[in-house]
Amino acid sequence: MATSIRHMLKDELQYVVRGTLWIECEQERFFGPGRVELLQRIDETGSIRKAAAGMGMSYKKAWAMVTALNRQVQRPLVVVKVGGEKGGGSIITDEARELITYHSQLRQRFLAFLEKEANDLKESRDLKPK
Amino acid sequence: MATSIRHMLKDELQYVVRGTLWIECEQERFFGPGRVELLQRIDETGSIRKAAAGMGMSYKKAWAMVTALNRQVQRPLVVVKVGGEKGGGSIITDEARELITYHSQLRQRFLAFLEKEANDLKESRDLKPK
DNA sequence: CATCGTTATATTCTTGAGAATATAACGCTA
DNA sequence: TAGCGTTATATTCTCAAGAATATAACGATG
Repeated sequence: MATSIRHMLKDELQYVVRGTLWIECEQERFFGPGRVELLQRIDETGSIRKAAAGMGMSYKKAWAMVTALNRQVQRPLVVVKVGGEKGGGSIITDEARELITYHSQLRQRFLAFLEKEANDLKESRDLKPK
Repeated sequence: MATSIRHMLKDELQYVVRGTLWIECEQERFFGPGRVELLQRIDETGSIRKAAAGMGMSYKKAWAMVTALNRQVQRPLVVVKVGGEKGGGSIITDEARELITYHSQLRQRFLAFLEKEANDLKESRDLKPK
């Protein structure tokens, strides 16, 4: 039988189980919430610069993310065009879209996990033994 | 049917799903891996100072953690003694021990979740739809 | 060939978190 | 009452991550 800690918490305060989740590639960050948002914004705006600005991120950091992402997979997730019409721009590939979908589903499962834990905590139910 | 992203990953690299998890109280950190270790070390050494030093943490930060912890629950988790024999010292309460146990079990469940996700990723199995 | 807005990269500037330091209070012991 | 090692707290110092800034390359377009 698992431990309940409900009795030591303050009734007037709210406790919640939180967490974050990402995919690592060779000990370094590969894909997490920040990169999802960046890819989505590149998709919407067609520009790394606009995407970065839109989420209050420096261009430098966004660029570093893009190069890291492309380095960590077989085929590029972001295709970049320097110069030309409108000065250039960037688009995301179908594989980037797949990755976003995958992450969204993973996140769903994780949120369900967190929600269950927070609920068990609040309800002071006993959890099944490990 | 869930999305598989295995085909876009590099065969020679290793990908793994990672994450971290904590309990929040009123939008601020309440309990996570760092505080577990601090409590355990206080338990072992009988001293906040020694506990902090042992984990390469400044006394100031450790002290902040202790006061925050005690503020966030009904009854103190760390009982502090100023002056006296050996200058004083600190012990953790039974409730602190319960909290550590609870967190350890929570962590077990989380690790199982991560392991399953990493495995599904690697094996390229299709995951059950949300 | 000048213009444009982007990508690409280097360099300087800020700032805030945490380390380091300093100092006092405390209470038992001898 | 002097000494000890701890708790308790304030202040200064350090440093690195990221912001800000600057500048050049790029390539289509008119």
